[in-house]
Amino acid sequence: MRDDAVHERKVGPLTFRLDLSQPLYEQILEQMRAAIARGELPLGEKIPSVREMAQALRVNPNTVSHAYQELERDGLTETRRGQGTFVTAEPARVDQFRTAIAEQAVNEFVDRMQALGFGWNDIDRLLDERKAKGGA
Amino acid sequence: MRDDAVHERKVGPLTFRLDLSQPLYEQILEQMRAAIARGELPLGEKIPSVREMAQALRVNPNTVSHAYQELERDGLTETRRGQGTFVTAEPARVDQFRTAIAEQAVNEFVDRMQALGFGWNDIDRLLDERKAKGGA
DNA sequence: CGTGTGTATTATGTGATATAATACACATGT
DNA sequence: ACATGTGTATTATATCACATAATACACACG
Repeated sequence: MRDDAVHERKVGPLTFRLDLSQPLYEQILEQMRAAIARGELPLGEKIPSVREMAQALRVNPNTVSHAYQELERDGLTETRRGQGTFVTAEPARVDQFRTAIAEQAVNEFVDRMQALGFGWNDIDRLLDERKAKGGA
Repeated sequence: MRDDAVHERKVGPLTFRLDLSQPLYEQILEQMRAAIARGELPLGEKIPSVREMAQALRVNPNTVSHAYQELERDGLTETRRGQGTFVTAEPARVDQFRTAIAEQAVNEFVDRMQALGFGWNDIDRLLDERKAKGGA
């Protein structure tokens, strides 16, 4: 288990977990994507400003901006100069995005397991074990 | 889909896929781990020498050495000066290692899916879809 | 006009990664 | 003894991604 000084910080309705095992902007990006995918940030919602987010996360504004620009490239948000960044992806689009991410996660997971020599039976078994232990 | 010039090179019985999306030594390390986990390199087997591997993969010997040292830290191999690097982990130990990696993969996968708001039903469904499409 | 937006620019610093060129320590076979 | 093949260590260099800092700019709104 890697701990590496995990920082948990809240900004508005969101909670971010940051550590040093990955680029900061990627962690912010991924957690923003997940928040939108979950529907936690609905259509039209204004997400925290770059400077506000930067201050809350104790991070440089440039770093937050980097993440936000990737969000826009994803087609999830839209930027309006002088106003802020808003979620503009419609629910159907968001769900499509969410599914795409999920399928990629599935593929990476299955490929990884098969590289270790596990078949479907083993995968199902290990998942059941996790199901028995873990939450949700 | 990321292509990024994937190089596939063979060395002895093994085949390596290298690209530039990750550190080279990590890719070598992970694929060596998988080969051992699969039982493709049995107990006592001498793995290719640092220089041989470096030449085959078109990579600096230091890079290969880095990967090999991590393998030894994993307790999978043992180094004998003047002789080479050998697989010294017994089958039971290898299997324990394989399971540990697999469980970590499962945990990361499940956590990621749950972060996207998917429950067990969704996970099972997406896995079934992949099962229908993909190989093995 | 003042304030709050996102963005751009320039500079600096750090760390991981990879390469190159050598040299060393050790085992083995001849 | 020697040559050869092992892993390893050292030193140097180079590159790149990442993050920060300090400013400045363009725009919207009240």
